[in-house]
Amino acid sequence: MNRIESRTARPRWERRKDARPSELLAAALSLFVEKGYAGTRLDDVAARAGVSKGTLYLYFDNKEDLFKAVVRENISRNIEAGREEAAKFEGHSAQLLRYLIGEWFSRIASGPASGIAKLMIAESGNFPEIASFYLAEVIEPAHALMQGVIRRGIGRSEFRRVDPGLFVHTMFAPMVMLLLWKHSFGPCSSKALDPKAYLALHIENTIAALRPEPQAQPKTSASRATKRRSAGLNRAVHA
Amino acid sequence: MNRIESRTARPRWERRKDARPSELLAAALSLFVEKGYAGTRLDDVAARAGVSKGTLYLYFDNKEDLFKAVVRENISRNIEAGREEAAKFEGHSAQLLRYLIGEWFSRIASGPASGIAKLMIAESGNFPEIASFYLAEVIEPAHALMQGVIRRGIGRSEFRRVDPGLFVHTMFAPMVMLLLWKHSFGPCSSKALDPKAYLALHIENTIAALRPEPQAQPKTSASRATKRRSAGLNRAVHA
Amino acid sequence: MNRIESRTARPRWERRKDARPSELLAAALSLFVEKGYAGTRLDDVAARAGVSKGTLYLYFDNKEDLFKAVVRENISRNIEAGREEAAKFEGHSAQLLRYLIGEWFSRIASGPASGIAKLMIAESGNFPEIASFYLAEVIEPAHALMQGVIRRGIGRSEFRRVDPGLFVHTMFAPMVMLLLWKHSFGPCSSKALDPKAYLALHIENTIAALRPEPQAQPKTSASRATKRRSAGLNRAVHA
Amino acid sequence: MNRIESRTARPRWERRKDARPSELLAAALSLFVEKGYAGTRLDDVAARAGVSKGTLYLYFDNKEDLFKAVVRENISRNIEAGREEAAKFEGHSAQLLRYLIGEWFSRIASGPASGIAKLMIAESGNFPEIASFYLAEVIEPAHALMQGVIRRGIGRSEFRRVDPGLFVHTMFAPMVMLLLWKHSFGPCSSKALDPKAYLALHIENTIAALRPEPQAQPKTSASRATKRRSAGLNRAVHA
DNA sequence: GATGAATGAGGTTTCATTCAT
DNA sequence: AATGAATGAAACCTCATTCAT
Repeated sequence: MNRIESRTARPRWERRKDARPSELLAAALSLFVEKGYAGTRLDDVAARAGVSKGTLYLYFDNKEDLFKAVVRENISRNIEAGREEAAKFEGHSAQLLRYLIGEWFSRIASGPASGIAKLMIAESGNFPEIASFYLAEVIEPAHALMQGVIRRGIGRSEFRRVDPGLFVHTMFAPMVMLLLWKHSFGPCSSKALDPKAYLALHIENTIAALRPEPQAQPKTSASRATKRRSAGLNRAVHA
Repeated sequence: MNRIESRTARPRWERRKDARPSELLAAALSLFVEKGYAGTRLDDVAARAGVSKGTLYLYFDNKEDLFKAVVRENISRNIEAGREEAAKFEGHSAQLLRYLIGEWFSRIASGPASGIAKLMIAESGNFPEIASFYLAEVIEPAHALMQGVIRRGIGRSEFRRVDPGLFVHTMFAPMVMLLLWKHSFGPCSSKALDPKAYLALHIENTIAALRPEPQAQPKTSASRATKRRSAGLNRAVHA
Repeated sequence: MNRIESRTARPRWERRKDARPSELLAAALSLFVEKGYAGTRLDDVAARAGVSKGTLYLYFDNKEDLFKAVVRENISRNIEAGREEAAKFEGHSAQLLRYLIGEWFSRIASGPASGIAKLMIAESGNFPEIASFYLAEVIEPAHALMQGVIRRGIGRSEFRRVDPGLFVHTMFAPMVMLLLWKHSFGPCSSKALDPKAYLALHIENTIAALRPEPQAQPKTSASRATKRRSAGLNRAVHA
Repeated sequence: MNRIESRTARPRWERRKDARPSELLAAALSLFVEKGYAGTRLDDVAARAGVSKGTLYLYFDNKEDLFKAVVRENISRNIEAGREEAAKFEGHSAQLLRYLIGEWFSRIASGPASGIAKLMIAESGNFPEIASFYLAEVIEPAHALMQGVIRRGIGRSEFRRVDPGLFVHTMFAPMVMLLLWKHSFGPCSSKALDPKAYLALHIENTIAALRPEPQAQPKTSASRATKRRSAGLNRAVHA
């Protein structure tokens, strides 16, 4: 709806100076991710980009404008691509899921944009509008895409019945945490976390959790437990 | 006794040297979580605690000292309690897992300490020593505890064989993300995320992912997929 | 003149609270001397005196009041005594001079008041009124006393004719410098300065400089040189 | 040339990166001398130099760095010049002494560096390292130079035998006091002290004190008195 | 277009001073 | 009389922003 509109009407977050030097944005991204918005000095951004401080102001009105540009620049434009490929996909939904996570990993998680997640989480309190923008432009489309896959799997009886909204949340969590870990405790930790093994396990877990229930379930069946838990999570175990 | 008295006959300002620090720490925690370290002004911390700016310096040497105290104060000391209860537990490992997550939810995720995770992730780059400290004092013990539970389940043939280190990582991710969401996009999002339903689904998924493999596995077996994936995650689907 | 008046009319710098605890004044003196006025914290004064900070305000209105009290307290009250003894003295003026310097040494230079000179010189710019007060109450009476001795010596032909005002200036300088050295570079210097030997040499020099000219003087006579020098000090040597 | 031009056609603000530091140091010197280190506000330094507060920090890391630079900048580098001229000098040692004091007066005592002495004495307690540095770089070389002159005079039988170390101390005292007086009580005093007359008298006194003893000495001979005095300075007169 | 010296608002921090106890 | 927690003005210092070159 208004996404089409916003593309014709030149939204206010896409201002003049189309030729934003990518060195500036890259330097700003890495510093924002490293130190946070307030902790990043424009001096350092300029230095890391190899220009003078004043040059920044040729391309960005101010620090906040730079910040918004960094977020905009690093917003995944290929969710749409994912949606199209998902629409054309014909195989088993588990395979589609694998494919999409693999694409996410190679296009986002491996590159510099991987830090955006940490940045947005850290600064959401200070920039609610940008957080809302990111939510609307990135998170919700990504969730919608994945929910579609889940629904497809359920519809084709490849997955068991789950709440797609909730399930996608739990499914994205380890992926996002991989990004966060990389930019937070990862560098501090002595035990390296192998991203590919981690993701592979996550995919395996996810598919296991989606596997249609065979026939009869034992008494501690997860699906029944879920209902109980929702009713009183923290007292359930005493029951 | 005189606590009732002091509550009725309250003087213009009340001298409470012993109560001050925790009030200050609570105010500081909420602001640090909200705005980040650099974005938090000591003026605001003091105001939120209802004291003047100078009072902060009666209890903390400087902003960094306050920050460290906030982290230290909110470091969960009850991981040890969890370990002890886990050692005594006699039932099914899935039940133990449910119990521990339930305790985590009621003791940590529901309270103000839930913001510490976001804080640590956001500021790890600015305070590597504190990040290391947190890693050693919180994350690693928590992982060790949960790895013990996984090993217990495997040993008792209640869980299938998984890499406990990796598995615990994927298992904690949705829990941590719940905290992060609460303090980042949650307030922006129109669709509320029900923490209990979310956690219940996560528990269910986790237990499903740990369920021992019945007998024979189909060709798309998860365990075999893992190996393939590690070798070439992002091209796997094209194979 | 007005000095008599100021003693009857209770001058404004001698206010209430006669029982100024000497520990406070002693602590304040030592810290003012050590760190200067602005560099001295009332916390430290109180701590050195072994009382709480608030106690200071029972005896002094504020920091400046404390400072004034310190100066007042340490103003030598025995210049008058010196004047009286000088008036009664009957021997050689050189002997009188020796006696007075000896008294100065034992009464002032050896005790804690020795730091006042440094304090007054350092803070004269910040407290011109106190500097003027000190000038009028200490420096000028001391100079007047010594000028009297010089005049007595000249009158009795025990000393050669010199400008008493100027001469007393040059005569006091090494004495004051002894105090300053003690509280400045002395503690830093590896080569200790023996105050008694120093003063003894100074007395000797002074008396030598005052010795009446015997009969004829060589061409480089000091008295003729003086006149020349006054006319053009810094070019004299090229003549 | 363009200095005239720049004085007539002055732009709103003039870019002079190379001139700034010395202007700032001059402003800082005068204020430090006037008010002491702690009493000097960087705002005032900036204002006196005609720049903004922040500009100071383009050239000096902090207040202490500025202070050190002020001291370093004003450390007389021409003691070496004095030493060389003294080595070449061929006349009477008294004449050499006159010459050196004359040079000191014109090069140091007359200029703004005259305030450094007061500054160092006042702040030695707060900056022991700088005091030691000043002692080693200024005071000791100056004393060594003058001791050389004294020894030369003694060696050539132009001066009587004195302890050069002690004598130089007493000799410098009136010179330093001249600087101190100029920056402390001088401005308060109604009776102006004529520096040239004062110094001329000091030179005269010094040379008189160094004059070789003719033949026989009277009983009150200064050299014998010295010994007595050292033994018991303050009781000497009663003997 | 690019620079970097200069600025000054705004933050952290200190410390003289107050006041209920 | 004595205390010491609390205050807030004022200092130091930072850094986003401007602007003459």
